[in-house]
Amino acid sequence: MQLETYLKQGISDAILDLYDVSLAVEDIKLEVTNADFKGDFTFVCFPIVRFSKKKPEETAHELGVYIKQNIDQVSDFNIVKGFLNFEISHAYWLEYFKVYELKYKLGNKGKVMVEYSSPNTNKPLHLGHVRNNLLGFAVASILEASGYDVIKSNLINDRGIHICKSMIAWQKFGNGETPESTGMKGDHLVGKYYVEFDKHYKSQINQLVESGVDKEKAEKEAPLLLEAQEMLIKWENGDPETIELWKTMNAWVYAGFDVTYKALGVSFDQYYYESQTYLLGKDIIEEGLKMGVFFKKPDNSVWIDLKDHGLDEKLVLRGDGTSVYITQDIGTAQRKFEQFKCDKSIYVVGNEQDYHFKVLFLILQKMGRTWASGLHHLSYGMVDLPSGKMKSREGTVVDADDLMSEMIAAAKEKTEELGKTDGMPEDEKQELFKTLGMGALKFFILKVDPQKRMLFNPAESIDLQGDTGPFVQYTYARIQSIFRAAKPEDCTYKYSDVIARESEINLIKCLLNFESEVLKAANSYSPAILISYALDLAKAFNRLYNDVSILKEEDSNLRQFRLKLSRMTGDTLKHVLHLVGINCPDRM
RNA sequence: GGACCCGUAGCUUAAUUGGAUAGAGCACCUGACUACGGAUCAGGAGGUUGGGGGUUCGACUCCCUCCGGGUCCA
Repeated sequence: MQLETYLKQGISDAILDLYDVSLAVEDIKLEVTNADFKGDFTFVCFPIVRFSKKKPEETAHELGVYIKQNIDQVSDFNIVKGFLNFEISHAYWLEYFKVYELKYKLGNKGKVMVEYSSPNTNKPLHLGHVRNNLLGFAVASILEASGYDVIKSNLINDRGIHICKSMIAWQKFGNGETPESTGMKGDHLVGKYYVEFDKHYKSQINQLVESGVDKEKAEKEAPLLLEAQEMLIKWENGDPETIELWKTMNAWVYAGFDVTYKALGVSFDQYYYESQTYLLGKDIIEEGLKMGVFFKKPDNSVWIDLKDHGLDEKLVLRGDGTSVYITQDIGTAQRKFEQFKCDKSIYVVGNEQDYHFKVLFLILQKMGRTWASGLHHLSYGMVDLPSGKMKSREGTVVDADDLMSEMIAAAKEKTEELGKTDGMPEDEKQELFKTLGMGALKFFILKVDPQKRMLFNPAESIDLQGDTGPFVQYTYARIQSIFRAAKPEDCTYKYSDVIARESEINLIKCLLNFESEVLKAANSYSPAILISYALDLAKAFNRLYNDVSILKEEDSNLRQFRLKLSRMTGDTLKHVLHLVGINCPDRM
């Protein structure tokens, strides 16, 4: 905000005038005053007492007097220990608010790719994917609002041993089942055969162990596993029958994923498939060998030595010339850059891959790829359940589709219990339950700092009171209901000077924070910051709503003013929630 | 063996990136004009920020060490 720069300039001038020390405006740190204290901005005086050679309080006082004299917007100041708090005049906030408009895109910052979701095609999406998808989509929207052109991409892991396992199990035990014949979602059907594989595989191991084979050997030599491995080789050799089956089953999965993605409200601009990228990167390894970035071991395998960076030696190509994960990631990164020339590229991937990405980015930097400095791993924590970690083998995985329908059902129950939707058309009701259920789910997951491991308690996530999505949605709906009742002539939003109450000034300040909150969220890739902002804003409005009457206010000038406050709040809430993927109902 | 992440009220979590008296929500108590929508608002109680040490005007935040939870690397 402009005002902060004025203040910093003023402080810089004051220090020069009073103590004959020249400090650049950028070196002046100004903070937002803690809510418990009076004031709007705080300058911490401890660091400059070495210039003033006076006590902190005395220094603060001298600065305060100087600033109050020289900057009109500062109406007063107070000092607590070495903290100098500036109070900004109501007139300033009111003037600013008069001309303020909500901006949906802040500047023009270049191009960024956000890769997220990145599922395997052998099973349906679960709670962990939900966090990934919600994060990725929200971060993409936030970056866009902050001024970037955004390309959302999805790298689908559509090949490899895992899908072969589902394929072989379906072939042997599937009896020709299809999504159509069973009425199952395609991804669930394929997932069923992945589980089926595991079941038979385990029983084969047990049989082998009983017949005297040791466990490790049994795990490697169970016939079913060998068959899956054989199938992978056939796939790599382009065996038509295998490719046909692979295509069919993947198509089932994609149809299923589409439904889930749509329900989650996420989308993509660019898909990458591992079947098309898994051979990339080998030429870059060759290039790196020539550059001396990599070295060969006697078995012909290629490595990079990262001990200088506190890491270890890392394999980048196997002795037989086949790729490892990082090989294709190097190649894919190169391809992405050539294709889009993005200034930044964000990978939304769980924190179990921190090491992998550290190595990947280092390699690309050492390879002289200048664009590597724009790569960023948005690392997020695992999602735990009250019962502990999700484990597919123990059947404790929370399925994404199930989760969503449970949330929607809970929203329905609560809404009907409150009886506010009586008389609403059925299709509108269904839409509302979705909006509320998904709002609760998204809010619950996104309010946690991405980096942190989070606990997903279904019972709590369904809670619709307190710091929740429906709380903010409710605030929005309430505002809409004001406008349904308002007279049109009151909604020109023109008013002359008003004397505002504390609750009104607070709401204005909160509204004016919008841009800096979006930028903060964008810079830290954290939707949680906007969630927290949405809560602050909703609370500020609810406080005002309780404090004054809007439509029943007799002074039409004040009425206009408050209606503008309401309009701005509604628009801002809707937009902020939109940026984290949450919709707002007009009534609920 | 080596490296990384996390630990804040009973539970779920914030803290402007080193600033003030560590904020909220749930749950638990108390209260709100017949209400422009009570899915709201006002208040109460709840903390040695895992333990210990260090760095400085000042530490939840940075450094060391231990404990506990998790992850990665041939």
